[in-house]
Amino acid sequence: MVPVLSLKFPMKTKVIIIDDHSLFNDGMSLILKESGLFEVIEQIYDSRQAQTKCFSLKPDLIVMDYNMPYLDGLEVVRQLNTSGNDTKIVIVSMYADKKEIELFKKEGVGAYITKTTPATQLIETLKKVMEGEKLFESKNKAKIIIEKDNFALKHQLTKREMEVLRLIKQEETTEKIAETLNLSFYTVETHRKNINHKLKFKTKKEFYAFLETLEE
Amino acid sequence: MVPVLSLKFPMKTKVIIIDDHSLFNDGMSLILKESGLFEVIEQIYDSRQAQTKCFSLKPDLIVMDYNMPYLDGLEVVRQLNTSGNDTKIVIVSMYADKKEIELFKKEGVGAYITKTTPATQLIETLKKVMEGEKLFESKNKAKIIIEKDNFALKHQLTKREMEVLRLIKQEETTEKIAETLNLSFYTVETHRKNINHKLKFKTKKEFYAFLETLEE
DNA sequence: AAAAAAATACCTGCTAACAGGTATTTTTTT
DNA sequence: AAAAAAATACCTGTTAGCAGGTATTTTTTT
Repeated sequence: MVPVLSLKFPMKTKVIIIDDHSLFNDGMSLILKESGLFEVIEQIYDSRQAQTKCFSLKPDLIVMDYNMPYLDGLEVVRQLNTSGNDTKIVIVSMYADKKEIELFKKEGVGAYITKTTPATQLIETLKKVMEGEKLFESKNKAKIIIEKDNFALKHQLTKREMEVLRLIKQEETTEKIAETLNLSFYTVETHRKNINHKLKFKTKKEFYAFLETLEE
Repeated sequence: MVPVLSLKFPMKTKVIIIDDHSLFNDGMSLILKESGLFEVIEQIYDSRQAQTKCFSLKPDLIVMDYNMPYLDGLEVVRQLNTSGNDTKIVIVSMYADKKEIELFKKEGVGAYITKTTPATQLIETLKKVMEGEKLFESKNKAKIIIEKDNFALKHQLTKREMEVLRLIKQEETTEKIAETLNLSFYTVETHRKNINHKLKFKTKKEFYAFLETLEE
């Protein structure tokens, strides 16, 4: 007796992967295929193609990077505007930035996970999202704090200096940082000055590249 | 007649992958396995374990990320000090920073590629490295130039504007750019202004992230 | 030859960042 | 309790970037 098709070949979830890092994109594709649950119907390396391709291919699930040139993950999500259909979106990011996560939540995406997630856990997350669950990383705070402290130690930055640095990363001006921390403008300037003296970056590029490596 | 073992099961290259991003690490592992040429004997997610594990497992090849917490790729390379044995090292980085590449060259690593490399090309690179070749991203300028031109078209940037943009990336001030291009300070400012109007970045972070995607 | 696009140049005024100070208070360590 | 480290605050002056203009010349396209 031959089993019915639907049992032997259960419907696989149709996935589109969007990531400019080809290696990651290709690796992700293999991870999903290997699970046996997903069928990667398209790999997009340039987020500007997302809208057209997603419209024509109608995937069940989109697994997308956050940091991409031209159009970042958030912009793509807004462009896709999946509110009409039931395409699920999962964001895979390098960072667990609270504010960013909030923005994605508001856009109604299914999950936000970091690239430090193991493959097995990713599959679990995707399964849950396909079942309608919403998952947002917030628990692995401990790890991030350890990394941060380690960094602070390395560069002899104080707690307050690290706080200021994080706010600088979040595009805050000295004035706004002062407001946020309830400090005088001058105090924040002093902290900035001391940070600069300790880190001694030669160029702004270097500084901004460094900021990228900071969590939160 | 049974073929000799070495033909049916040619010796696979023993690889250790070092990357704190589990998803990338796991994906890379699948890419290497799928090629049939490599055997992933260990996946390291915390670079601080690299020294001990590489010493005991003696891999033929190490595929390693550059940006990692605690110990970055360069520090690990220096720690491993593979000059004594013939373990090859390939660095996979997010950025193609010339200065960084130079540092790795000096340390004698086999290749430095970016995460935008497709999986097929990665395998080719690894094969070549195992044959003793050294590969450092710089020749695939053609591709990058095409991307750039494409980019210029999409954003309607003129040739001159692209030239100015490249110099901005190189940390030049408006004044120096003017000198370099033999233009008036005001002219360069006008170009900058027009670039800004065309690209309309919301934040400096965005702008610097974008600059990273541009090649010299 | 005319029109459009690109490149050139100048001017004003504002703002944020930053360098180089000084100085007091609070917290932590010895 | 004393010393050291961290956090607080203020002041001056410079500079680069940028927004908002105007305007001429050169090159390219139609």
